[in-house]
Amino acid sequence: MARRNEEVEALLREYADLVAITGGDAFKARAYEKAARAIGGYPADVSALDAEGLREIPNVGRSIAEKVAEYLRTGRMAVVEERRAMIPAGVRELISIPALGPKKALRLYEDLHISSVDELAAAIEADALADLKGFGEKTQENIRHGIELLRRAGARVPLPSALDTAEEIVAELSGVTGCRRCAYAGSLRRMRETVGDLDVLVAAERSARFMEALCELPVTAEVVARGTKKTSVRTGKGLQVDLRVVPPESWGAAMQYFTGSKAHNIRTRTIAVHLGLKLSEYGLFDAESGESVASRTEDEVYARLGLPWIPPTLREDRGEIEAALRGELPEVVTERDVRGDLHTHTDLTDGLASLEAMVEAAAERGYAYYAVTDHAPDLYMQRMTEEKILAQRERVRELDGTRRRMRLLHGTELNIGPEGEVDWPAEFLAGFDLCVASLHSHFDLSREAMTRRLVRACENPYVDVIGHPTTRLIGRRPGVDADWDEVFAACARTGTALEVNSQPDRLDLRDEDILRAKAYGVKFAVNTDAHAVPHLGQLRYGVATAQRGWLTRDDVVNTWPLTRLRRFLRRPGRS
DNA sequence: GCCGTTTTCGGCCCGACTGTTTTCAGTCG
Repeated sequence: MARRNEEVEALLREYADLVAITGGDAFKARAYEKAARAIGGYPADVSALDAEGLREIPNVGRSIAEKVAEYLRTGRMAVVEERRAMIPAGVRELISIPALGPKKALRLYEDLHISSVDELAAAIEADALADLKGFGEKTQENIRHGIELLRRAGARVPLPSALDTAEEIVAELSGVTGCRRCAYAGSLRRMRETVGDLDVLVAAERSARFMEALCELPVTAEVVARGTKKTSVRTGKGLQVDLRVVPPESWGAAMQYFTGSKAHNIRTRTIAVHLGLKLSEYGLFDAESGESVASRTEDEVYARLGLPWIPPTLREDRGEIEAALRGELPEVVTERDVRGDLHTHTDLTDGLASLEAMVEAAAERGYAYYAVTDHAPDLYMQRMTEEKILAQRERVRELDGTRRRMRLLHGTELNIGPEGEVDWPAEFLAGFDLCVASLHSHFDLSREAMTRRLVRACENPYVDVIGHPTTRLIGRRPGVDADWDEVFAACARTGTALEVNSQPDRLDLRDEDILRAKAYGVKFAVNTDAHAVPHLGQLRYGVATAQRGWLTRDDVVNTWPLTRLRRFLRRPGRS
């Protein structure tokens, strides 16, 4: 369920954007952004705090605390509403276009009265920007491309936001009298990286109460269609929700049918036909007699088709049917299998929480080990020094084993330079228990140069894991261009793991790339890259992505016992 | 607007890159 922290975070971010667009003090906008981040990353629920309690949160001072308290009390924040009245909502939408910031957005609005992405696209099409200062040919082309990127992801919703909405709806409908079962299905159950609409299923004898309940939920903004078997609504954020109510005896067949994917369903239905059966959302039936042969559980339906139950994350018709028929379905990694996180930050660099707070929260998750990997100095903005990281190492050693006997690894997140070089010399790197190395700049090298760069990083004996390997941001930035087959081969050859980064806007590597890399014998690390305590919980997205890439425990180094992991993190010159 | 082991004022992650405004503004990480 969504905490109010996320609501407040979104509101403060909106205010920060509006301040930036209306040309307010840039530092003020930054202050609101920092406060938004801090509240989103704050472990406790803000709705339990008053203004004084709110001020305990770093980067929340008197003014912001009062505004947040006002919002929590009244559901409104006056200053936000004032700014909203000055600037149409569509203008803020403009700055979500990569390459377009607040200054250009305001110019477009003031000079050409453009106040939506659609209007901007039309204006570029009509060559209406030609005389606008600061909008040369290249800039226009960049904006055009940015709009394309935005639209490609546009209609789909990020996984966490879809999951929050779905869980809220399932919780509400589960409480309605007569509810026998309630769950979400569709691409959300398959944990695709973005979700187009929500499919919610209810098993009950009568449907009317559920249809009514859905239409009256607080998240429902608009009723699209309302019937006895199916009702569709749209949420305030524009996400369509389809509710299906089925008889309890059809539950398994309905879950199977509505989970999909379409391609997977076509395969299962074809198998049914060959067996003289017919598969629908109501059950598996004998084609001639029409008699039901299976429908109560998914297990039962798959079994009658001669298949084991297939995890939803595998149902994409990427070979899972064939593997299942051969009895070779992988036993995919689960969140419970993960023994530790190998990529996390603290407030020594750009994290929000102290080392102690992160370690405490990790221990509470029941981890056997946990790595602290703050940024290295080549990411200038983090102001890292040898002294600072050595002091941190000392503290890590002190804390090692003191929280639920969780073992601590001291690491760093290195920057892979344009030539594949990293921040520190070998003798200094040798002091770390592990090194993650990631791209943070120079994303537009040629394919050859990018490949060489990544391969060199793999060949560095101190680099154990390549962090967020493609550096894509879902819907905002494509991954870097490289010959990935060559990179995967290098990872396998050098024993360098690839990260499956769990941040929901990264999910990097993504499922298809994982499948390809796995074929080379590459090992993986499913990490959160947490910058705050609540981020540790984002592991579920990384694990789901790993599942979608068919990874087993053996493929994922941070499911291994510490002794095996330490052998993998070989330190040259140390036995 | 926030913050303080130099500071209650005067800083604020700071440098790279890009395109275009021929000396710099805007965007990004």
